[in-house]
Amino acid sequence: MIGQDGESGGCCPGLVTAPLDDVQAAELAKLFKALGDPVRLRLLSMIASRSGGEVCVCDLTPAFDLSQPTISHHLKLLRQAGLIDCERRGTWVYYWVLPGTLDRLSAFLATARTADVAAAATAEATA
Amino acid sequence: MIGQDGESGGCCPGLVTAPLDDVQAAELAKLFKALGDPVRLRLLSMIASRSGGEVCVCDLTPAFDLSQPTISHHLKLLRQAGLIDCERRGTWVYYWVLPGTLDRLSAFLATARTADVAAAATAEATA
DNA sequence: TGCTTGCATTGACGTCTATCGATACAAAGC
DNA sequence: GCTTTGTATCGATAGACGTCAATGCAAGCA
Repeated sequence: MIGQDGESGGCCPGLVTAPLDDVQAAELAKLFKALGDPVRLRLLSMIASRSGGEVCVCDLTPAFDLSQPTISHHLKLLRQAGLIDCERRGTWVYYWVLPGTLDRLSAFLATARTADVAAAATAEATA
Repeated sequence: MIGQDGESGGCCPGLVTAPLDDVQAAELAKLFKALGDPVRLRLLSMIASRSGGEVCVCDLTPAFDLSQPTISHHLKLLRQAGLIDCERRGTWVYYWVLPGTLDRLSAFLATARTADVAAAATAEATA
């Protein structure tokens, strides 16, 4: 099963569950650092909220008051973090979100674990 | 109702729901930046996973190969981000987690919204 | 009062990072 | 082939950030 607590290579005990070791902390910090820039957050949300799931770079760049190399740089960082991926199709390059990484982070931050939320809802519904 | 989508002052549409505007992106980026350091992540997890919910600084500092001012600096950043808070009691200072901020971030990152997860569980249970 | 301990603040230093202009590369059209 | 357009990479620079030693401050104790 994937995403279970405790295995070393995978991720992660959950913030509230247990103290992180150095390796887990370093790995997670990379991801959060990638999210720790307003330009990258806007890029990510523009990609993630796109119906169809894909966005051409040519649709992203003009939305910012920044140079094209700067946008390309931020996209590269998001991609290296495993948050998005891309593919070239002819002249254009398309980006899309990798939801697995986002959901891992989301589950890590939740102080009431996602499983508990679902369990609570289930209990409430069946009561 | 708090935490609902769409209001400007509050937070946030959800990454997948709609593109962020500049203000929302800047606000969220501050939070993620605070999480984007392995030392701060370890500090936060040490505080969050503590049974009783509180930790004395004197229990945090020796866990790191860093100077006491450095730890104090990181705790200050976490506090300024609204992730933790602290109180002095006599000689010692105690820190605890503010779960609201963490849960906001968790909900923001979830590609399948938390409400949907609960709704799905409810539907499944009542079916 | 003076001493000691726990924690925060200050100031300085090296490193990382966001940004840009210039350039390189890839694909399409001429 | 050459030119044009879209995107990535390179090199440089200003500012942000993590770290430390030194210092300051608050609280307890002799």
